Amino acid sequence: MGRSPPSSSSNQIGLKRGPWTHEEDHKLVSFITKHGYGSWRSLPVLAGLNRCGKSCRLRWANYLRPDIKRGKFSQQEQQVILDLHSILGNKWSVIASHLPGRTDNEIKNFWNTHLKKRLIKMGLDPVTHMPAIYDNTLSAHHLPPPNLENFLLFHLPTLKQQLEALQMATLQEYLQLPQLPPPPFTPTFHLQYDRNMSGPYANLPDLEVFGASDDPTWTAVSGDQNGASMWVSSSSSNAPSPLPPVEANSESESAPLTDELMFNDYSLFSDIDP
DNA sequence: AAACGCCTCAACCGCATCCCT
DNA sequence: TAGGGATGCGGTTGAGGCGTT
Repeated sequence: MGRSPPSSSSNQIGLKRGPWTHEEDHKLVSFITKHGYGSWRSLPVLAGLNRCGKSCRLRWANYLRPDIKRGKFSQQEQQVILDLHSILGNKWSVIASHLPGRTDNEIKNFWNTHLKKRLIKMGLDPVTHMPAIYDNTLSAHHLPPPNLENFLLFHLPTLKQQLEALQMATLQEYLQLPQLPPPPFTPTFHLQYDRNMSGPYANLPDLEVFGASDDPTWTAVSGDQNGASMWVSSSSSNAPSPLPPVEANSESESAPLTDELMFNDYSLFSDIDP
């Protein structure tokens, strides 16, 4: 796999490009294991590799690093990517920092080949994560949504606006309270359905933000005038608990109308996956 | 079995940012 | 503060895999 070495005169003369061989991999791993990596520029010469430092860094970072987790992305990892992408956009390195063992390149590829297509199939704009088939004015010609999926498509813009307002409020609160550590990453919001609602559309504007948790890595940090609070991770590491204390949906079960509904819980749409 | 087309993902490019002098 | 080199990041490419006809 990979690409062939293009015949470019802009490349450093004589340096090999294209797919790495086992021998090259072995040289790179051996060298870094013994000496670490200080200067990528000088590393290839010291390691006996006929590659540029940039190529060595990429090979190490995206493939050879021992802590790289390979294999399929779990449902939880996919949810984290979707959540963070809805807030951060294409900040792959930031997203990768919240998925231990995953590289930015891997996440970017997974997004482009799977998640982006899934959003489009769901009728969501992969850039804004907003419904692409409804306008935001909810004008009169729109019929009531016939099911939960369509409800979510219908109401996501409003929900997202409310959550973004809460997000800003929280960040401002952090700025005003220097005794609190800064949030290790942009807060992710979870919503909870009213368990007593009688039908899929009853009390929908009253979706409430989560209340209490036993998980110490997540903290309710703020409330709005309606008493709603939200979770942010209180972990100071770069690998925070990826989800607030909500039972993640298992990969096997599709979860229509669960009591606990995560914002942008795209797993609800697993039935329309390719 | 062969041909074709689509999909995946490792690796590249170019620009942005960081860091040192 | 400016300049230049090193490193990081996001977008793009294209060989090889795989499914379909």
